Amino acid sequence: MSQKADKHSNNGHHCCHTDKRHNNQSCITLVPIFNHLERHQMEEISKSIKSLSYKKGEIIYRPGDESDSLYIVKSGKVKIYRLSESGKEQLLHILNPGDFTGELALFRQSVHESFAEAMENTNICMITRPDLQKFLEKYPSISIKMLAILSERLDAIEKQSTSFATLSVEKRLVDFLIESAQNQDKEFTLPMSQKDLASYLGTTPESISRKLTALEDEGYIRQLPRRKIKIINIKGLLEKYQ
Amino acid sequence: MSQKADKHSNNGHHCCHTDKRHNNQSCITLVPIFNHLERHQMEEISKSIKSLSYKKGEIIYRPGDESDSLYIVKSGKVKIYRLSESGKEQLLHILNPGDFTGELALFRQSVHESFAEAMENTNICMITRPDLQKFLEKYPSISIKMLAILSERLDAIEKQSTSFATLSVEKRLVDFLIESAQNQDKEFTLPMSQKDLASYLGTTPESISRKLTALEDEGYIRQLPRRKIKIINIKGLLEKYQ
DNA sequence: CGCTGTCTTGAAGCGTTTCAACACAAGTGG
DNA sequence: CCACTTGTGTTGAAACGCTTCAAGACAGCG
Repeated sequence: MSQKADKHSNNGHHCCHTDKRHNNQSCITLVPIFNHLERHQMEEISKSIKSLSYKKGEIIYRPGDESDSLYIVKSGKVKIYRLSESGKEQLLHILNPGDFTGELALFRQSVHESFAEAMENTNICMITRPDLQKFLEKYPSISIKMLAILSERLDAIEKQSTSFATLSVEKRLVDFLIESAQNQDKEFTLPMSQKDLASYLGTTPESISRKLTALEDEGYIRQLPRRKIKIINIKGLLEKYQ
Repeated sequence: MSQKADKHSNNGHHCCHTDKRHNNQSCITLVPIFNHLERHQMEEISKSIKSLSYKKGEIIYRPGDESDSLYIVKSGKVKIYRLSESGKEQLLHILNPGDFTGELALFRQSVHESFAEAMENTNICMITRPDLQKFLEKYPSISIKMLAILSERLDAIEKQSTSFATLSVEKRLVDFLIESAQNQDKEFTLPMSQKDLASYLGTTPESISRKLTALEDEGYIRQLPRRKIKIINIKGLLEKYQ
């Protein structure tokens, strides 16, 4: 907890450097909420976008920070997590290039409620609340795109919430493995440390470790070096839990 | 489980009756996503709205149902819940007049993933996907209103998800009581049965009952007839869990 | 290479669930 | 209006799954 406490307490400001030299247009074409627009519209929006970069481990924002911008991940990886009142950390989701965060504060309030931390060196595009609102009014299709994405995210987190509320740790882990395996191949790399995975699945690193070795002993998976996991018997896994 | 199974299995169709006699305009003025519009715009939208009514216990939609409409609650109460793979039910939220549901299917897909059930006699306004999309494009402010609401909902469920993942049943219950008490007075009525509350908080009715009597024994609350609860010592509750 | 953080494993303890039985309240039909 | 039925809430005892703490192995990074 000690070094965590240091990280989570707000000492000093974001230690990122603005980076105006980046080509903003190349950023915007990556972004689902903008990339359907005409070229000249994208160029117009690009002018309002600021580009920032963060080193691994840097905090992009923390609870209580004033929030007046939408953040879009251009490259790298960002984890969004909350600290519960009891001090336990829960990983909510991981942003990959093209994903955005900060939408809440654009409409309702002006402080963040979670942490955003760069998991590796990361480039972020930022657009301020007034600018974005201007574009939302000017180009309704952006709102509609955002609505679609938020709806989907809502659906995903409702699912996650249900699984926390009703499923055992083992089942949640198996679900996660199966989902990860489908996106990639039957052999895949865990997208995060077991510590983070534990936080994501609402459990402890010890439990994750135990369950993984149990699944290996039962012949369902094999753990390989460098966080690689190979699923040997998907059918068995699916059957084991209906 | 037996009578539940009957309810959840799809036997026959929605047994609601359309009710064109209702004044749609009075409905639309209740709805946050529309009520900022000009009168003539609301009247225009009203023409695309269909009004339905459901009796207590009727299912409005169930997983797998094709979804191509936004549902807005005009009067009554609707509970949205999911069934986990293990068959356990989890209550996601309760819709009160003015709240809406079904947004996901408007953008992404065409089947529902959860149940919507009328908790009492309920009137619903429906607007179909093509109609709503037409209005979203015509009146961008509707999208922006919806974005605001979805952002808020996203925030709320992220919070809920975190609390499932990190807090004890007791703490979740206390949080719920404190929140309920603030909206209303220190004396308030549980907005649902203990069974539903258990499902909402991701636990069992037995645990809820035990925790409530424990809190009563410790002098924090008093349980009164008809699901009324009086909080005697909020300060103590808040201190007990920081 | 050595340090630091991650992963593993064991043993003990705890909170919650489960099952079962009963009390109670609400709603229904005779 | 009472008896009956059905669903909701209560309580106890046992069992279970998970966390916690502690200690050691291992891997990655400066």
